[in-house]
Amino acid sequence: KMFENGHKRRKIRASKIKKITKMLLYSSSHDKQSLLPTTTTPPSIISPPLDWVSPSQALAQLLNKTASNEDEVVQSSSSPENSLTLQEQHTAATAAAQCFAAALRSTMKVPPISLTSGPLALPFSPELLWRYPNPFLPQPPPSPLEMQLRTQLPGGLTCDPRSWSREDVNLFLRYCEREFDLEKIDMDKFQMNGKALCLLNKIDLAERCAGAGDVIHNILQMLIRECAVPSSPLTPRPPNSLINPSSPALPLSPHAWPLFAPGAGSDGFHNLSHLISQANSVTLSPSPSIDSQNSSPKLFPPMPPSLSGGNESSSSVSSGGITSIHQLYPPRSTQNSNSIPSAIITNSVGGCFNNNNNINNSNNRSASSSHSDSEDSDPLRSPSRPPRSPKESSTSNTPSSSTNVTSNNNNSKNEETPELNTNGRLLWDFLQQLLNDPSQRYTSYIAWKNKETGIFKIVDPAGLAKLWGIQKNHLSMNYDKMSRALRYYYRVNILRKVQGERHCYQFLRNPSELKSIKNISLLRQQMDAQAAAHKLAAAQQAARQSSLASDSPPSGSDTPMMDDTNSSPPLLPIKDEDNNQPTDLSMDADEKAFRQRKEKERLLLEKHFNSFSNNSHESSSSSDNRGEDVKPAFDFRHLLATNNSLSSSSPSNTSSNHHHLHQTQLP
DNA sequence: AACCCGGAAGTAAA
DNA sequence: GTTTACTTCCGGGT
Repeated sequence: KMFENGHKRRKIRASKIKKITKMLLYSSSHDKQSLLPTTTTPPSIISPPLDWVSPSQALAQLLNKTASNEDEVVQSSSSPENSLTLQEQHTAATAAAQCFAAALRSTMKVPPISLTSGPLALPFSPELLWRYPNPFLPQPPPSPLEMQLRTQLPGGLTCDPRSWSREDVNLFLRYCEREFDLEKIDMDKFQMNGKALCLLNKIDLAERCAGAGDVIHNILQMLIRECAVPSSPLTPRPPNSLINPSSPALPLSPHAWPLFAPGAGSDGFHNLSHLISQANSVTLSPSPSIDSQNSSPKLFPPMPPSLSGGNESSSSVSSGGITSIHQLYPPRSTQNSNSIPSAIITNSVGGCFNNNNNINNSNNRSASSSHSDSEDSDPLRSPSRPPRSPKESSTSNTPSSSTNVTSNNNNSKNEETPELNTNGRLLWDFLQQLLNDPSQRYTSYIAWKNKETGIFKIVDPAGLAKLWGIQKNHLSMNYDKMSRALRYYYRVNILRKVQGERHCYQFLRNPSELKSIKNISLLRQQMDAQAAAHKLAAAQQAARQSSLASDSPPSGSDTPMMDDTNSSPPLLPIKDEDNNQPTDLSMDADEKAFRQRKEKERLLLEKHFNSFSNNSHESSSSSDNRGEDVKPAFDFRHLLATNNSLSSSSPSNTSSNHHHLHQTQLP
């Protein structure tokens, strides 16, 4: 394709060279004897049509060219400034050759690329690496949850469950019951000592206590494993130390850890997710989380965001993670040390764990847990919560953690709720979380301009993009790429551009809606189909009119109506209200009609979702929206919980919202 | 120069 | 193997 377009693109760019290199490497590694077409002469790059015999030969020729007849290589470049310098080309080619040679030597599919002899200059702190599975790290630090468990066991209980007496077992079960909001456990069925308890498998436990067996089993496994691990929980090895001693490790309190833990599974580290059992296993917290963002802030009232920074203690572990990111993208606006922009990043899921997490801080914990129950459960999970140490969560992911103490328990229903919980894995969710950070730590990256209407501004495009890149582990992310992703949201009406204002976008759907849309692409397909139909209709209409034109002046057609539905422009709230029209500057009648149509559909869809989800309750946003009131109600309050918790954020509201979500999911 | 737009192709996960 | 939700590139417009 590139070659085909050669006539159009005359500039030899670094990216092209890269592509070619990639292509060559790919073909070589696949060793398919694939021969590049000898017939088609690539117009550029390698000027004299070299006979592409095999990738290796081609490369060899390329090298020869660059070395001997460099002029030809650059030949087609019309704008020197955009083209590679001879030196660069040569370097690139040489590098490619090295890779290639390496690939040939070893049958490796992925040739080791070592272009530079020295250490690679990473654009980010090496500490970041520790967020991702690193084969070089001897062993991941123990999961926070485990540590918590270990340290939080009711007094008298030794860490090895196998050594517990019958009373100890009772004590432990009671503890679990309380701590994880498990269903009532019938102690009569557990008249045994620790050893016996440990011998029970999941099924056995489930038989004895339906709702909690899973959780108990996981906890036990965790404890057992913990016992096997000599290392002191309190001083988990800071990952960074392993990697980059130079980086200043921020002191972190072990407490920080917990918050994330389980979350690990979630997003930020999808890579690790496999370590965690999926759905079923997942959450410690009472309910499976439904949606990420929801507020849960209240849950963690006690822990001020700052905590990470503040508390120090030994465990640098968590800090390690945090710090790194933090260092990279310190929340400027915010004051506190809390590092963590990443919080969002990772956290999410963590929510589930929250309860546990908090364990450390008993204070908090109690609050949280209790409260969790009261609410529909969701709260906990809410990712939003403690932004604290996102990374930590990652860390947590240690396999062990995976144990997942599942907690489905609470609600049996949820069981394995498929993760609706995107936890920041999806861009819109990520943005929402940053925007709704209870402590407003990311306002220097992104902030609401008008929360009610969903309009926000990206204050620091580059910084935000970097955060997003970290979140997705695409370290080369930049605003250009991220904004492309945002643009994809236009067509599904999740976002739209606020015209005329740089870096300003508007959410067209509130979070709960988004959450309830299980599959965006489905939505897109619908919209596309409808759009196509409309377009067709519009075209027909236009044709009709044109035919009529002779008789009567065109005119009125500005807003062509569709056949099936009389579009009533007024339907579109958003449109009316603002001046910010959907991005398009130039819209002809057709397009206008089309847009209106689309909007209308959007509304219908919303309605649909709403009705789908709310059984009855007055539900917040959606119902509001419906009102004639023009503005769509973007109610993100539930996401904010913490902040306002004091004042306005009506808990009830929040809870209802959760409820609502919950129901939605069930079906 | 920095955005913004959207097509096209690629990709890691699910 | 397919789908999803981007990611990466890019030419073109504002």
